[in-house]
Amino acid sequence: MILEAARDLFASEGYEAVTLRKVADAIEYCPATIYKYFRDKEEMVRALVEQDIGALMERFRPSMDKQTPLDRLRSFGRSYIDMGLMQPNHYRLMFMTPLLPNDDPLYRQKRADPQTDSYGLFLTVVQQCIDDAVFKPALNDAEWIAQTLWAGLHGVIALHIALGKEETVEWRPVRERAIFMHELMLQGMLTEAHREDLPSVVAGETFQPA
Amino acid sequence: MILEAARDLFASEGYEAVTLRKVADAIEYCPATIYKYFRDKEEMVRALVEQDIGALMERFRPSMDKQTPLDRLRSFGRSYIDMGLMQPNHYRLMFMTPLLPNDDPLYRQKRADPQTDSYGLFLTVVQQCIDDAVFKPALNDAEWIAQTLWAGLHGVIALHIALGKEETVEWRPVRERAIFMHELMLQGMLTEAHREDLPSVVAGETFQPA
DNA sequence: TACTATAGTAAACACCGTTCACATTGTGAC
DNA sequence: GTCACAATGTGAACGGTGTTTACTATAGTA
Repeated sequence: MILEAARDLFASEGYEAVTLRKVADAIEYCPATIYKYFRDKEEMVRALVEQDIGALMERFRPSMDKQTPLDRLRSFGRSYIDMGLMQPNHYRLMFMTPLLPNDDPLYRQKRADPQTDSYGLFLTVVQQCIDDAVFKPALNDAEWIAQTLWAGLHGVIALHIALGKEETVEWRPVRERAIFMHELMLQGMLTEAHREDLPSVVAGETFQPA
Repeated sequence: MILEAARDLFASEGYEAVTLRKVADAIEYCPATIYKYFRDKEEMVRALVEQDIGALMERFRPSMDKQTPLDRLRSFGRSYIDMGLMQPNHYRLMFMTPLLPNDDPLYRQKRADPQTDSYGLFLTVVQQCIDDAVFKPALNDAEWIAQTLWAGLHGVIALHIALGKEETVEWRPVRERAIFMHELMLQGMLTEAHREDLPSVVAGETFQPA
């Protein structure tokens, strides 16, 4: 109930609105009660973040049905972009807010399992691509590739969330830029053979601004 | 004095340490005095951010001395990476924290001038590259290119600041990843002719983890 | 029935951003 | 010189925050 109320507050009223007293009010409990379940506010927020990261699995799972590893990789990227742009409050909480690392061993075990951890799942997709020889042979470290692809998409989304309202920059459409970034990175990583599959995006034909 | 004290607090004690009372204590004034100079705390922080963004110019200016536009672009990237990794607290404040846009016309004018705005300067370097026919011909929008390059580097740095201590991910060295990202994006954007200039980084020979 | 762990509470504490009425100081006009 | 006035700084307070402590009521178990 606590986490449910906190999640609603995050989604509806934004980042700063999540206050222990408001959460307590929402579930009609006393603020002090929350301390029976969490050591402090940060631990509560972290529990919420972990739940939400776990929930990402449902969003990514359909990508696994695609035929080729490369298709799965692309589908993963699109899902990630959609998630970030459609739920900016959750995104900010999950990926833009430094939190102390969780030392709960049960949590670590969960994160280590590709069946329950979305990053782990992404990592296996990348490994499938490596095994399928879609990447240049020198690129044989799944962590390296996964972290790079993740960072690229994160950069577009996070910059948009943090500075997208800064009017001194003539921002181009964010979704198009995110997809462009994805294809741009893939182009540099794929072998000649698989580069043929690239849509015209990277050539710059598709996403020219007006 | 106020901004100076606030900047010191950010740098030394981190993000949450910046409190009006601590700033007031540091300059031996009463908290209420700050309100004679800033409408509220957010306006104070925004003024600090703007000062710091302005100060970035000094860091980037040496890059303009490089001979070719492409060299300037590369040098810009390296400086940006160094800045982000060496001053994570400032970086977080400047580029990872959503602030209300500033409607001060004097500020806007300053941001519009490439001589005083670092993004504007970056934009002119990108435009120089376009004029030099370094990029694929279809990539002819400086804003599009600049925002993409910025986002790529930002992604590596921001993800590292926010989740770098998350031990469930086997992070690869962040500086190497940032440089890899930079070269990866360039490789996808440059013409065949200029791609020869690419260091071996992108091929994956240099940055293989142990 | 007695004991104990659990779930929840009321009240307080220190700190936060913010406001307001009030001193103090310096400046320019007459 | 002095009067008016704006600028600068202060002390005390207000409501809100995370957090702690002492306390009550309840449920389950020996």
